[in-house]
Amino acid sequence: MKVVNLPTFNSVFSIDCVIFGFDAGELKILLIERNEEPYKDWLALPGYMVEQDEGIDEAAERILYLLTGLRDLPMRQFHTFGEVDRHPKGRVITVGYYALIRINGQKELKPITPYARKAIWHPVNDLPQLAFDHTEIFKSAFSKIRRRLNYQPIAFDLLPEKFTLTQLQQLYEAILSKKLDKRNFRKKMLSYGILKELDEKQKGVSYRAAKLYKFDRRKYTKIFQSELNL
Amino acid sequence: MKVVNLPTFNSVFSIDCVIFGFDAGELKILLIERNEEPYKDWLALPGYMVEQDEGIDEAAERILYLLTGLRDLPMRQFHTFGEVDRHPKGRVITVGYYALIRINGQKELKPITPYARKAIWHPVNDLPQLAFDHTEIFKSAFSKIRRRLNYQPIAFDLLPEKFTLTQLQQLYEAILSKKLDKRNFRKKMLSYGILKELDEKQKGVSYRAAKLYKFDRRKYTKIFQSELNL
DNA sequence: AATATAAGTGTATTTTTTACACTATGGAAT
DNA sequence: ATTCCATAGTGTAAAAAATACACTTATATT
Repeated sequence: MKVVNLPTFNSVFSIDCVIFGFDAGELKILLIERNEEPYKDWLALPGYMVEQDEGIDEAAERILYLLTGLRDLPMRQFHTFGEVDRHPKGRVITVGYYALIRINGQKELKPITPYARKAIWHPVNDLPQLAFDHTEIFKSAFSKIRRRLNYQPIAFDLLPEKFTLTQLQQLYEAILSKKLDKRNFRKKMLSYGILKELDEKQKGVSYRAAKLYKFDRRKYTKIFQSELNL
Repeated sequence: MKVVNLPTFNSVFSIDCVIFGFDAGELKILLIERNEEPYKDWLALPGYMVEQDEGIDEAAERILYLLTGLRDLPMRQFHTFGEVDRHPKGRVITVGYYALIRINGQKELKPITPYARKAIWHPVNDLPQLAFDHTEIFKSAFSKIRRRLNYQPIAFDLLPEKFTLTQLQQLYEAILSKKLDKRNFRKKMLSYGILKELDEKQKGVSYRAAKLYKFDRRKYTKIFQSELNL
């Protein structure tokens, strides 16, 4: 595409991704160790510049893949950060995307470009200082999913395919940072009608094994898509 | 600020504003008549390019002022549109902002730049085709405020300083596109405790005059800010 | 057989939401 | 002054949703 009649700025769009995962009862996000200036050796959100000829949604997918090796995650935009001084080397406006994924279901983390030395899962409760304004971007994403969880059960993507209700509750508690009542939680989750009870139980635990459930994505979509488009 | 070490693209950020107003029982938005190619003479959302040295929130204020003469509106970002082909002349990523304002409390609409021939209020229920992807941007903003209205009483900024409960209800009905029950609506609104009943009544109507109310912004902030930052 | 650990379950209470129809008021018309 | 018209203003019962709360059951380990 030719650019005509528009001013050319020294301007760059970028994408930053906040990828949430859940493991060992802890909520985590995906960080990269930067291998380039500025902020070389710092931890940062996976993020990079948008190419001239790609839409921002595609860019988000490509960038996440290049930096972490993860593909095809359902990412959603949550906010755009456009302070003049947010990047020390120039004017960079960045669009924040988030996704919720299953840590163990994924292939190993392996950056494709040398721009990231490695990618790691890091507990959200113990984040170090991040490069750029990435701490702020993370907080914004976290606040977004917390608010959303209050009216939509969006947490299933973080769990293994088969999970117990207790695991689900622990996940909710991790996101909302508060204790929930076991009986009320179960009642409510089951009332949505989006869980399939399996004929199978948890294995390898030294106490009463819990029933396993599966998330019924079809029913979920039917129930919640109307609210989305409202 | 010097730009160092970052690629220079023929890339532009812009801002588009969806400004909602309410008048004569109808929800309206602010449009401009474009005076420049592309889409010369079309109706469009007030929008323009972000300068190199201004943050996007400031840019939104400046741009709205230049195109419509309105200042100091509390605008909020809602989504960023980054399809490659959304602008016929080049790659332009635009950040959408919205605001809810009082139509009659405002000074007259008067574009400061010749880029807009004039600015007008247009009913949302009868929008013509808009320039660029502005119809889509409008829909996205509308859907945002509708969803938000369901859990936060954000509509007061659209009403005159003193208003009746019926006016408030009509506004809700216009935004949500559905009829509400009068008694339940009043009960709920008053229960928030953010309305001050005045010792004053509606004037100039040929039927029983309704009590006037004022919005109590201090109480509103106290109640709803915690939910925002949650 | 005893122990330890978490799974699983029901009810009563409170709060919130919904459905629903008549009387009161004030200006306009006669 | 009386009537008419249009909207203001009001309460209650029923249903649904949210909350608070404690014991029994199942399984693996000792």
